[in-house]
Amino acid sequence: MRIGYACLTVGVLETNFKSCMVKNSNEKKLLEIIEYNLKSLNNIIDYNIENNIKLFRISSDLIPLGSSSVNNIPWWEVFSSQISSIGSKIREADMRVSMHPGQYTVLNSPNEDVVLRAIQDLNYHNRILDSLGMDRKSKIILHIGGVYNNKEKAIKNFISNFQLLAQEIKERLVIENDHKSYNIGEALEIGRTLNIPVVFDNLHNEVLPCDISKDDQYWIRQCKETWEKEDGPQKIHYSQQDKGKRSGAHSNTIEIEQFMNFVGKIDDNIDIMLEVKDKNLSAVKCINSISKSKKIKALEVEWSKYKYNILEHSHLHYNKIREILKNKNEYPVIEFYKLIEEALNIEETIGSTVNAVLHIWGYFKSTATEDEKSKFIKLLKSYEEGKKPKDSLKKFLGKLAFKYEEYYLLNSYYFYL
DNA sequence: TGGGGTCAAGCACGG
DNA sequence: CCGTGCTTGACCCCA
Repeated sequence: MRIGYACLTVGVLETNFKSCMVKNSNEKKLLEIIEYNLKSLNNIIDYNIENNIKLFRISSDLIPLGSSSVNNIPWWEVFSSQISSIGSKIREADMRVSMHPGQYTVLNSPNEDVVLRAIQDLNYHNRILDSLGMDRKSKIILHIGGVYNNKEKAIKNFISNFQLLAQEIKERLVIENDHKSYNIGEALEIGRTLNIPVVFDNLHNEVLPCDISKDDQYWIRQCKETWEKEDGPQKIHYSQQDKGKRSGAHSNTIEIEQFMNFVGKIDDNIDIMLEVKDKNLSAVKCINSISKSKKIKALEVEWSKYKYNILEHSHLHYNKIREILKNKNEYPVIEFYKLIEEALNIEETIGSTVNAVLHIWGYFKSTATEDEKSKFIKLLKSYEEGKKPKDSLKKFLGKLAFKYEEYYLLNSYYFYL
């Protein structure tokens, strides 16, 4: 079982992507952004390897305006050495990468131009995976598209337009149920017809069920049959509902107890792509939680990254977690993450925020310049008086962390959660 | 016509 | 000049 996350990281340095608007684009700018983004991807892959993350979705924004004719740079040739070196790392690590065009890539549209652009977009995605040297187990996951007042016809359109794709793209393509138009039963029907795999998305199925008498495990078993040996292990998407938001909205983090309950009921030979706001943080959480061999060291590393966030929310939880990490022979992973989740759900107070801020300030108070000291005191005072938001204080500290190269802080989640 | 989804770019403001 | 906060872009379907 591999567990992974999509596209972006939280709290990992130099892994962001740049983009550019059509009206400002030129060759020089595009080349700069491509080079920058490839470096970021390289750093993400390094991070994944260090953290034993073996499943990852590559962002469609890797190449700016990648499927548009505005960008006619043969980037796969210009940057072939950078790309193939990233590809080698991925293969050596036995990492599985995939891609997922968004809701605007619509293969079954009655509008010919839209279909043409969808094909171009799929070519673009395929080119990335190809130039990385990935085999057909690296999938491109696509939604089925629109309904156009006639679902039967729309499905037929999807099936016939699929035939317009190049063979290697047909071999990579995977379809997924969505939360608006096509439920898992319909996705399965199309998948069986075209003989392509189907990804089951649990939250989409919750929002747009096919048959409420069937549980997730049933649909996962059904989808399993669409995955052939050459496609690699079955993949599913897993996410949890953000309770404060509209139905279908992804939660900030994967609640570990709910996840363990889910994972306990499914086959071990399944790859799970998490769709969640805190990205790699939840991936690491889930990987640590299903690990059978992990040592407490893994939790200590996690603790070093979370601790100032926990302090910011709840001193009580801060102490509790320190307590459960004392016994070096145990591995209280679920309890650990439950306490983290609980603490982060507690609304921070001005007092608890200031407490954490002062801990962070401790890194700088002897080295900061007089200017920085007075600015800090001023900022802290206006925060306490409710005149400035917490973020401006944290941003200021973040800049100091950069300037004074406090990597312990920069690699923690304090500035990102 | 605007919502839906997402992030970073771009812009307009304030000090 | 800086930092902050709001709007726009890129994409298409659907009510």
